[in-house]
Amino acid sequence: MSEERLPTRSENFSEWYNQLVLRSELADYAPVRGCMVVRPYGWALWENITAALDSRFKATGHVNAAFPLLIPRSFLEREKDHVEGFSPQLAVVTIGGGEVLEEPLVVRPTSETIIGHMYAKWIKSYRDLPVLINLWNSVVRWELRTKLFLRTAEFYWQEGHTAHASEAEAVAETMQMLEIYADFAENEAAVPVVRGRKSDTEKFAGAVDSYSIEAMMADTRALQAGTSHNLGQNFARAFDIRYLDRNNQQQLCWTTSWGLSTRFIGAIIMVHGDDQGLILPPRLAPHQVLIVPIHKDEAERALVMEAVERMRRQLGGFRLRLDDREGLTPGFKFHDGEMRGVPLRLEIGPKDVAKGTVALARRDRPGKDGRTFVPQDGLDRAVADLLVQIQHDLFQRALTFRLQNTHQPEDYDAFRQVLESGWADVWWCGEADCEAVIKEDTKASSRVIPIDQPGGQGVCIRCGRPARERAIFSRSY
RNA sequence: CGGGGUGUAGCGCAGCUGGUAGCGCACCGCGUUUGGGACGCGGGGGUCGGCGGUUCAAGUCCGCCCACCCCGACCA
Repeated sequence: MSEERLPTRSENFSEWYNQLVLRSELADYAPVRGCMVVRPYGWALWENITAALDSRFKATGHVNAAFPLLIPRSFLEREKDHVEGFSPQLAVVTIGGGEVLEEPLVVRPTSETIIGHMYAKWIKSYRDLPVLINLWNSVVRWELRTKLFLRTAEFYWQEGHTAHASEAEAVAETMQMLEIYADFAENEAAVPVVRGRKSDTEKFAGAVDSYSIEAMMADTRALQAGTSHNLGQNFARAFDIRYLDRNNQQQLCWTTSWGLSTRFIGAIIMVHGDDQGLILPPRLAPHQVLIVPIHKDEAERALVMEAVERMRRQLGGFRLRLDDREGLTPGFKFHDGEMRGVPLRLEIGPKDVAKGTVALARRDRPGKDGRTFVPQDGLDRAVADLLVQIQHDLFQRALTFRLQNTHQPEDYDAFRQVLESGWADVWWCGEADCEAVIKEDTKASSRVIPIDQPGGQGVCIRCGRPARERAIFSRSY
């Protein structure tokens, strides 16, 4: 490492983020513009994310499948808004096997169109519905400005695609998946989110309604951390996805799609991390406990390592990492573990062996008050309790931060002031022209119209027109 | 695409008025170390972003090109 310290978050949040991703070995820049290599540590985190999501998808009746990377370009053109939204960011394959292709193929930016094509083929009867398929894959969007995890030209995600017999079922599915994302974010990643609907300008290209979970990063900017779309009959119409109902009548399907990507790793970094490095939530951390043995000579080493082996057996139910690299001081290993965000550090040296204790240090509480000496007997219990406590405290800290930085300005001047460094929760008319002016004035956009509304009505923060809903405005990633 | 910046060892940089490339970290070897980023000694590693020009001689001067980064427009 060329420098020992990261830039602090207050010095330069963006640079703190970039260096942290590289130095914690989550990811690295690939030799292709805008692309990243997810390194083993980053992928281990992603695997824990995918496992947590996948089990929730399966529990609600979804199954996984695989669809092609390449999609005929004409497919994208079938849905008007979809093609408008995605055309500018497409990568297109025009040559295959040395021959110019009859029809160019796009590298999927998302799979609604090819899904629509296949669903039209598979769905004939109301008995075939619902179709509940999820894909784990990567997609390509030729982004103009990229940033590791947050916006890369290729990113990994899951995309769920469902078809239903009724609008009500499709809406219920859309909301169910939004809630699954929110539950995942809050209970697995300890990232508090606001569930809500996107404004017309912010919604998915081709959707009737888009919903998202929105999280506040430590610089108060917002990040869309997962989305669920009610596609209505737009794609069913474009791809002719029909079924015969009980009365032998042709009906158009109602479809949904929903996705959560490696961007979420960016959220975990920017919500929980501190100036020492990452802080990973225990439920998702690749390593939950970092064991650092401390010893001077061979005799001590033998003594300590014997105790370490006992600790490892006792802690068999946790994801452990033993840092027994030679030639590195404990201090170096402590910093290294902090950079990587391991939630709990277990130090064990000759003094501990003599006393039958170990030192446990909480990553989320640097310094003395996060470090305790606990007996080796019953250590598994102590570790389990601490990990639960850390998970809980990370969520609470993030929630408190979001609440402290969310304001309810009463007039437009105050609104603009708030948007310098926080979220604004305001009455809003919902009109696109109004949103455009706000964006021009403040660089902020509507992030989400929360599902949780206070009721009643007010006047739009900018234009004074009647407003039936409150919306969150913020600068965003 | 517009504005700004940077390209010299894996990373961070120095290299002046041109004379044939160096420092710190990282890496390798040996030894001493190890409870908050250890130290000594020895070592390996470079078509100086590319192409062309000026010159006896170019990392250095000139021209063109390319790439990347930051700020906007696009976005999970």
